[in-house]
Order: sequence, then structure tokens, then C-alpha cells
Amino acid sequence: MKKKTTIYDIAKKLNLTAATVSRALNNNLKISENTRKLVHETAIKMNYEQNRLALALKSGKSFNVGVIVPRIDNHFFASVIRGIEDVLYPQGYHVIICQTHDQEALEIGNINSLLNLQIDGILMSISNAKLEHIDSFNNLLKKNVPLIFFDRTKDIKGVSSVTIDDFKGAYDTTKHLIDQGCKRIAHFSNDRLLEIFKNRYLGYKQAIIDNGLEFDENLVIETTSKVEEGRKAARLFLDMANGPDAIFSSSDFVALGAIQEIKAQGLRVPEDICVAGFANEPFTKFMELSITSVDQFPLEMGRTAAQIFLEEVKNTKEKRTEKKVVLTPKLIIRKSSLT
Amino acid sequence: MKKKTTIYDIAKKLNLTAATVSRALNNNLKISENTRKLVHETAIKMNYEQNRLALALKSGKSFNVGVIVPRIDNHFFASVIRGIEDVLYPQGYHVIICQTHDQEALEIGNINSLLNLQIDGILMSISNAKLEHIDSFNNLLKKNVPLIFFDRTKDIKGVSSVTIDDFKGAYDTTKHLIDQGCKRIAHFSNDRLLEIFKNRYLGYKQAIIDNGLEFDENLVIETTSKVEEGRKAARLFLDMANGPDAIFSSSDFVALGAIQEIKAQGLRVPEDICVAGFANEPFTKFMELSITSVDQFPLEMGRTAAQIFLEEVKNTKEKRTEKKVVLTPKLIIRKSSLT
DNA sequence: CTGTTAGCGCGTTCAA
DNA sequence: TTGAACGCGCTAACAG
Repeated sequence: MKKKTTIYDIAKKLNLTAATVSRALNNNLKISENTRKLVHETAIKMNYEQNRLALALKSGKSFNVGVIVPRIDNHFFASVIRGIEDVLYPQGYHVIICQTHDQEALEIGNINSLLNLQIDGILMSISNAKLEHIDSFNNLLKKNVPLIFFDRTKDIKGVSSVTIDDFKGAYDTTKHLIDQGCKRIAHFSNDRLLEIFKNRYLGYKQAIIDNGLEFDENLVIETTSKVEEGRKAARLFLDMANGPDAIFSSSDFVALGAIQEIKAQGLRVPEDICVAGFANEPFTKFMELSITSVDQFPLEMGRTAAQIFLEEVKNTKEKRTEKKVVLTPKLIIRKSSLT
Repeated sequence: MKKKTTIYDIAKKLNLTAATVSRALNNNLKISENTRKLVHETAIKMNYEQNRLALALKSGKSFNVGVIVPRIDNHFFASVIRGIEDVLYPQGYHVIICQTHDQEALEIGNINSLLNLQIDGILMSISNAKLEHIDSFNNLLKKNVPLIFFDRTKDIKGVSSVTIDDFKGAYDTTKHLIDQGCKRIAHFSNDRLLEIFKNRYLGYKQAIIDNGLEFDENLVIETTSKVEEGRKAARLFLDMANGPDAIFSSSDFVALGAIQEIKAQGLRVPEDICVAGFANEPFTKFMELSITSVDQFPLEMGRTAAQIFLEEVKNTKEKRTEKKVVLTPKLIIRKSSLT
């Protein structure tokens, strides 16, 4: 095991002190141009690389931030992460990505592990809004570790967040379905303890009411974001006597499942039932029967979240300023809802 | 900023030494059961959490491993990562995920950054096989940092790898297309400096030859793994006088693009042209016209890579033993190639 | 301009 | 069984 070269090694070689080397390397002003250059050169020659661990231990900052998402193999979250990286990498930060797979224990565990790693902040999209989680968050806040929510948030005092206007996204989509002539629009929702799903539900409901249709709670069903769940949910409705003529799903994956099931039962999309999803996952565009969806501008969401983090990390002393950024979503109309 | 509690804090409170506390916390044998219990209790009471940075600095092990992939928003890589996590989390390791987006500079930059973070090893799927990269790898090896390739490898002496039998996957797929009656099978390849693409090409070629068909180099085209590239590549062939009656693509995404273009030109899949991809991405199954593809067992690939890492990390002293694990792929036949 | 000293939090000698 | 002292690699405060 070849030992890595430290500033001491290069100090010894140059008959200097480690402190001087450190200063030279950091381009400290009070150093002669001569030694500065000399140090830099021999550093390169000796393959020196700064040990960020030591730096972190010393400074109390690790220059690592944790990003926690339900899962990464989904275009939306992957894009948000990309946006975060865009902003944070140039600032010298590293991004540690953790997945919860929607599992409560993993979510809490990840938070604690990241804390042990002395990360400088956590950007996350929560997958669960149970009480124990709120405790974890409070724990974080007490330690004054910047915490920023994106997309899937829970309204917690003192926590900044970046979301889209889910209400509007849902309202616009529902309105579009109504404009297409649909009268009984079902909604596939998800855990409404999470703000996004609550707001999509509310936007849907409001559009129904505003347009003089009858709001029927029986047409609202709760699922997780899996394709298979969409099939199951659709099955329930297709057996109904007075079934829906449109489905607005909170998830593209669930919308896909619904479409599969509708077709499997010999019905047609959009002729018999219109379908719209949410998130604008790439496959919605690629399908032969492209799927109407709502773009959430994930890149911008990630960038914004990262910028908020940078601000919070600077003003660590001042009192926490809660910042809630809301982006505007965009309805993308495709074949699945065009009659 | 509330300071985190250290072993010193709890030592002071108990009129002990930090050393004693450390030993108690680590369940060192030579400690009285009394103090051991006492220390553990007050540690919990004071919300103590080990500072892994200090531990890492001290021990030289960070218990972090880096995983470098071209991108994460793709089911294959996400699944491999999941497999890696499955094995490494229970062992106390954390996984730092980096994306290269197929950019050379990012790939080298990521390796160096991870090194600075004192990671204990790197598991990666390379996106580029240029010479400068080989240098980076040699650099890693010199420092004796375990390096394990998965999927996209470059044959480097002393580096272990986990791959699937790409030759067989390609051979089986091509054979299947031939069995369907296809005579002129095109191949959409990718950078053949990478083993996987080279082997898929070779498997394809061998199947052609073994079955008495004419191998035509003009039917082989190189693309990157983007949907749009598939459309472009297909366009080239569709304009041809004596065009192909089947396409075997090294990438599902490219296969998808090809199908889109074929349809756009008024031809039918599979009636006019059969198409098969590689990787078994979920969308290949979900499409109305499901796409024939090859499953690469990514979870198993990730788990295996992680296990090799664990072995290498143990035998840091012994000489590096190169281990090449090859998994067997599975052809999944779907509508796009069933005439 | 540069050297000395000290400390970040921990584990590990060597003594007692 | 416990304490004292040291070092991991680095930087910041204080001298000079």
C-alpha cells in the first residue's frame, strides 16, 4: 500500500513547514511568489492530493451534501439530481445519493447515516409522512443542518422547499379532459399526507366543481406509483356500472398501467376512456399511444433547491429563513386524451 | 449551531477518559461491565453519534465506496446500484453515486474526486476507453484502491470485473431473428473499444456466419445509446436499395428509435422489419408493440461486484487477484420480432 | 514572509 | 481495568 503524499512530505523535501506548504497550496496572500510556485510544482511532481477528510474534520464542513429520493431509476428524480449537481459541483460539493425505495426504515436510516458522514446539508423528496419522520426532521433542524425539500414535501416550519404548483397542474389537466367532453373523470391519487398528492387531488376536485360537473368521491382511488397498481385500480373501475370516461392519474406509471388494462379489456383509449398522467416521464412521449402528462421541470427544480441550500449554508448564523419556491407546471397534451 | 457531542463530552460527564469511553463504545473486552453499560446509556442520553470523518481519518478507511456510471435514469444501472447497496449497506458501507453522462472529463474528474474523499474502492461501468482513462485507472491501481468494473469494462490487467456473456446474448438474439426468417440483419453497435459492444458485435457476426448467411459490414452502424440516434440510423438503412429485414440493436433505446422511424416511414414491425434490443429496459415490455430484448440480470451483477469488492478490501495485503465473473444473459422474445 | 503550536474527534499504543 | 499521550492531515492563530 503506497502511502499518499501529505503536505508534510513535500514540506520535508523543500525544507519548509507544513503550514507554509498549506498556505502556498491555498494561494494565501502572505507567501512569496517563489515558494508558492515551488510548492505547487513539487506538489504536482509528488502526486499530492488534498485529503478532504482531514480538511473536513478540521473545518467542520465536509463539502458533501446528501440527496435522498424514493428511487433513482425514474427520469424525474434523476433529472432533479442532475440539476442539483449542475449547481453544486462547480462549488466544490459532492453529492451523495440515497434511495429509500419508499421504505420508512431506509428513510430514517439514510438521514442518520448522512448525519454521521458530517454532510453539510440534505436535499430530499420524502416518501412518507408518518410521525416518526417528523421527529427525524426536527432532529436535523436542531443540529442546524440545512434541510431542503423538493417535490414531495411535508409542510414543516422552518424548512424551505421547491415544488411545482401541483394544484394548477391537476386543475389544468382536469379542465382539459372536461374540454374533451369527459363527464365522469376518475382520479388515481396517492398518499395524501404528502403535499403533492393532496394538491393534485384538490386541483382535480376544484376543476370538476368549477365546471359544473358532479364531484364523486367514489371516482377517487389511492395507489402507489407502480404500473401494476394502475392495472389493479383500472380493473376496479371497469367493473363499475356507471364507470368513468376519463382517468387523471397522479403518476405516469399508474396511467400506463391503466391504459394497459383498459386495452386488455377490449376498450379503447382515448375513444372510450381518456387518460392523463403526471410527471412527463420520457415513455409518455415514446409510446405509440403517447400519454398526456404534466411537465414538472425537474432540472430547474434541482437547480433551485441547490441554490437555496447554498444560501442557507452561508447564513448559518442568522435565523433560518423559510423559503417556498413554487414552479409552474406545463400540461403536455398527447394522444391519450385527444378525442 | 449546537455542537455535536463527542466522546470527550461524555467522558467529562462521567469523570472518565475519552479513551475509556471509546473502548466502552466499541465493546472492548478489557472494560468493566459497569462502565460499559454506563457509557452506553449516557451516550444515548446525550445523543452521541460517532463522527465517521474522524474515524476515517484515523483508520484510513472511510467506509465509503464510489460507484461511477454513465447515468442513473436508466433501469439497468439503477438496478445494478440497487444490487450493490443490497450487499454493501449491511456491511456498514455507504455508496456515493457519480454520473459521467458519457463525458470524458467528468469520468476522470469523478475518479479523482472520489480519491480525495478517501473512498475505499470504486465500482464502475466505464463510458469511454480512451488512453487517458487507462492512465486514471493505473493511477488507482498504484494506490492499491480496489477497482471493479461491471458491464462496460476495458480489459486491464489486475482489474476484476462482472459482465454478462454479451457474445452469447447477441448470438442468441441474432439466431432468433434468423429463425424468424430474416436474411439481412443489420446491427446497431456502439463504441467497440468497450468490451460489451465488441462482444455483441462478434456474437452477431458469428451467428450470421454459422447460419450460412452473408455477413455484410455495411449493415453494421455505430451509434450512441440515445433514442434519436436510433431514428437517424434507421433512416440510413431505410433509404438503402437492398435494406435489412431485421435490426439487432446493442441498446433498447436505439431499438426504440429505430421502430419509431420505421413506422414513421409507413413500414411495419415486425412484418416488414424485425427489431430486437438489449438490456430489457422496462419500456420494452410496456410498449403496445413490446420489444424483444436481452435481460442482463443487473441486480445479480451489482451484488456480485460488491462481493468482489469486499473480498479485495480484505486481502489488501496479498497480491491482487484478478477475477472475471461472467453471468449468463437471457433472451426475452416479444412482439417486435415475432412474425 | 515563514515557523510554531494547537486542535478538529477518534482509536491505540504504553504505562500504571 | 483505566489514564496519558500520540497521530491521522490539515489549517488558523500567534509569533517572529
